[in-house]
Amino acid sequence: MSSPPRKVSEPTVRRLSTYLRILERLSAKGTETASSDRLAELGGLTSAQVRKDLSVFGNFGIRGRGYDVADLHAALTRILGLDRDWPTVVVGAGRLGSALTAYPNFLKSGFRIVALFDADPALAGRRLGDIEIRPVEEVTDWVRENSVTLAIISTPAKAAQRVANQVVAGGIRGILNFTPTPLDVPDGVTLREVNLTIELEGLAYATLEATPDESGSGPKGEPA
Amino acid sequence: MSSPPRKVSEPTVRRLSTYLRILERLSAKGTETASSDRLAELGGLTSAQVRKDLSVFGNFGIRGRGYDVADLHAALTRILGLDRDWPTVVVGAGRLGSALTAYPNFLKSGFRIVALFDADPALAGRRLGDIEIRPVEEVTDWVRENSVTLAIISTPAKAAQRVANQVVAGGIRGILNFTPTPLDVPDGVTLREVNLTIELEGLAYATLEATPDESGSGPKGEPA
DNA sequence: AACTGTGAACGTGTTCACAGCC
DNA sequence: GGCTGTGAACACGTTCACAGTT
Repeated sequence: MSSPPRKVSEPTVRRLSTYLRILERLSAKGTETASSDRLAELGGLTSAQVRKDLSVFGNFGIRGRGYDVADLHAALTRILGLDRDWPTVVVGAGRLGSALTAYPNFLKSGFRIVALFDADPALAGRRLGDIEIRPVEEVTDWVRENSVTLAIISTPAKAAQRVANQVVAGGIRGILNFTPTPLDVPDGVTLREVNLTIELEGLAYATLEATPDESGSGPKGEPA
Repeated sequence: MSSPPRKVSEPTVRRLSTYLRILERLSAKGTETASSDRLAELGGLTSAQVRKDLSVFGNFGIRGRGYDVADLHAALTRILGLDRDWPTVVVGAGRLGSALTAYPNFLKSGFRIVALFDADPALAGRRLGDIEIRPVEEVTDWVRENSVTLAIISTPAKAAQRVANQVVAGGIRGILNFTPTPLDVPDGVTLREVNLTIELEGLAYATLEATPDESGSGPKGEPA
């Protein structure tokens, strides 16, 4: 039916998410049609980039007119798989795990966080909204019995690989790893890393570069 | 003194953070020296990549021997600017902002979260560890008076641009934006985006691609 | 006339492969 | 012998520019 191209670059996929968000804003404003120029402007990109990205998946545009906002939104939703159900568990009920479990934008994108696990027995039974915290030992069975497809790992670093093994054993299909530990997973399980420290360190470096080296703000411990 | 190269690619900078973490692990195990091959293995990269990355900043290696773990760690720390003080504020004391404020890995990397702000007056005065939540109206003055260099924005999307303006007015140098709103900041202010929804959507897409399309798990609402 | 879709040109990052040094 | 540092080759993503469609 549809023709999913062999290999789509990661930057392109990320931008598809961006387009989706732009289309939602346009739709909310009642806009029915948008040119690649307009989409590019709203996304901080070039119009050629927009057209290239979209053309990978088919001919969604109308020459002389642009893209139909509703149609394109539907197409991108389907392409990204957001018309499917992605039951997701979070493992690690610390501050970050709790924040991710309750993160409203995940819900808005159609992701369902269905359970939250933690190694601390004292937390078992507590609730976060309508989700109960469960003991991590149960995660393998729970994933299997509830056909969970995605897992978010937000445990301490040293528990990450063990947890990954546990959810993989339960048949998980994808893992979003918020831990600084690089995980090892078998083929067929998709892995994605979000490293908050790298982001902040990268910001520090970029800020350093952008600063025209006014002396007096050098490294710590520099004598006056 | 040092020779900071004109322009370093973002992927390279990200990997420098990775090398730093690897070197810490090696150091903890008492390893004094590591070849580019070993570093590559631990980082899931190629040895050529490691050598290219490092050679951008100087000749840190010893031919026939490898890299001195302690020396390289010190060099990368300086290059990334982690030997400096980066006083950082968090704006938005919801679950995510609270998690970021208390995130232990930031501290480990030398970042100091010095204040937390929120628009909700009911939160003002509450404490998160030893940090007091302050009214967001005070953020501009606070940033200026305390020479804060970095800001993390974790407010609702519609407040993000206003908050960005406020911290910029206080003289902030870099912003890490956890909001899905693309921010507009003046030249000289470094901006970096972390979009958790894009990460999860990207994982869903990749998982979809990795799945050999067993029928029966199609889109929602598909009839049997 | 307006705007898409796309081959070709370009630029940037990665990998190769080896000369040079320890 | 072991391993780095790096030009050259390569792969990949972006931008250009225009032919083609409405």
